[in-house]
Amino acid sequence: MAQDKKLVEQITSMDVDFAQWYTDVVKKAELMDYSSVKGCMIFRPYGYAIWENIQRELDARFKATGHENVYMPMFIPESLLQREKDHVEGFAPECAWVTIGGQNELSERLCVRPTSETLFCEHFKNIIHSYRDLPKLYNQWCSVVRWEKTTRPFLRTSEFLWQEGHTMHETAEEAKAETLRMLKVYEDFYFDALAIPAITGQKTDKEKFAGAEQTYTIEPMMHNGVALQGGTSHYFGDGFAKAFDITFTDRENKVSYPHQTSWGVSTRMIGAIIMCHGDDSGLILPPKIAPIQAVIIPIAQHKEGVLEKAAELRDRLAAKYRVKLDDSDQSTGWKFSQYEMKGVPVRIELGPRDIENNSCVLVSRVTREKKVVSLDSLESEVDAMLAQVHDELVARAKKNLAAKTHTATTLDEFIDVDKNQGGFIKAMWCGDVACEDKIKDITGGVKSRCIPFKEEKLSDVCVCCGKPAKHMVVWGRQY
RNA sequence: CGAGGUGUGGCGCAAUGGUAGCGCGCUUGCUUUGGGAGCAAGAUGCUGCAGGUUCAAAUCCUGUCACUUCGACCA
Repeated sequence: MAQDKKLVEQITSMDVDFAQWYTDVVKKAELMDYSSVKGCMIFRPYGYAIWENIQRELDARFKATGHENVYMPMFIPESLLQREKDHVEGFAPECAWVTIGGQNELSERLCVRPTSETLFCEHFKNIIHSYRDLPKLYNQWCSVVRWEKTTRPFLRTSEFLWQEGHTMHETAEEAKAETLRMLKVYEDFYFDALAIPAITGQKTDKEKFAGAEQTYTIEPMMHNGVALQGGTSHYFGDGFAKAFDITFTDRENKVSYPHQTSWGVSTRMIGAIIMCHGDDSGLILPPKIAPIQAVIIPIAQHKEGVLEKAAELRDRLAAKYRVKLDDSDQSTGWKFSQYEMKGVPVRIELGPRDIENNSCVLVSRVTREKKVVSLDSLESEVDAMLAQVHDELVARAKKNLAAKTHTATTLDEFIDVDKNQGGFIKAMWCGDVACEDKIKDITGGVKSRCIPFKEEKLSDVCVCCGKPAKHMVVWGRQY
């Protein structure tokens, strides 16, 4: 116990204050730093490396589904932003504007992109003329700016890094299929790469994207039961196409409007990783995106042969893993704690005793279990432990999701569950936005997360108004 | 955007009108090294910023900026 206490002295316990725990972890793991620009953060090397790994994994999945990367300008002329009415109403309140270029006031002010639908549309108008030009499957990696009033590292910042996919299709069916396909790509990525199980489904009209006909979402749950909108995929129909006058000649030689989608995930995912997997000792990174998958800690490194052997191990493992040898003169205990805070999945201890026995010690970040293994079978043992860490993270997250998902059939029950248990609440809904407003009002913040793809019939009537229910909705509080 | 709180070395804090200090961290050296090591010697401050009151301001007053808590807002 005394030992445990020592380990965590720099990180606030998540049970004591989850928000403070989050901030502590983000700082101690050296993911980011604050900058002098309000609401903007600095990605430090370790934090940026996580993003690079996420990018590489996701980008491969986008390419595998036929998408190409492009890059659009970061400025949007005001007149362009205003073409689509719902869209501009949704984003105008949080736009940053450039009004001066060099020494002169601009004749038209430029919005720093909060999202790039309008820019893509302007371009699509120029390049889409025939059904032969479709589909257009584009993606862009960039940063966007939204002037948020309350910011938190990774979860909500004024500028954030993301990818935005923008596609154009001949038919509504094809576009709808694309919308769902990309949500599935996100879902698989969350599960396979981030070890995060999540609920997927459709947003209600109240919560959907400004200008979209339908918005689909992936909603992972954080360790404390709070939801995070983890990614969205939108079906636009031909609304933007009409607003931007994008037409093509179809197979029947008629002028048609193409059907459009967009989809995005952001560096907010890093926040999800932290809050889904972390513990009181700090971060725990899923092996597939961990910048360091295994760290080698030499024991008694001043003794002859230790560092040489450790370097040999590093070179050997580097062929297969992202591996680091810490041969700094920090104490051994300090190193142990340091890499636990940084969430390195596997620690490899190598000391004089091990070298004598042709072995080393593997330690799992999740369980802290120590395992003495022969150097002859090191790769297979590391493989096994990395896989084990991934599986344990998935199992833990699944368990948490199940344990913190509740049902309610009456409003009183709903309020009681929210107040005393928190987490996700499954409840029936009549389809009326008035009930969403009322629930948000009465609970002080609970909103519909989504209408899940996997609906259940909990009762015949809306949990709020008692009128016939149309859907089951997953409700919850969010970051 | 509304109400509260906080700004002092890199970080955490002390100093309630009278010469700015402590812990951690940092630097150097030696001893250590299987769970955040020990000893010794060092370095680091226009007290967030701008005004004002006073013989004298980290301290009191005004403004401003930033951070933070709770609300509102947040595809």
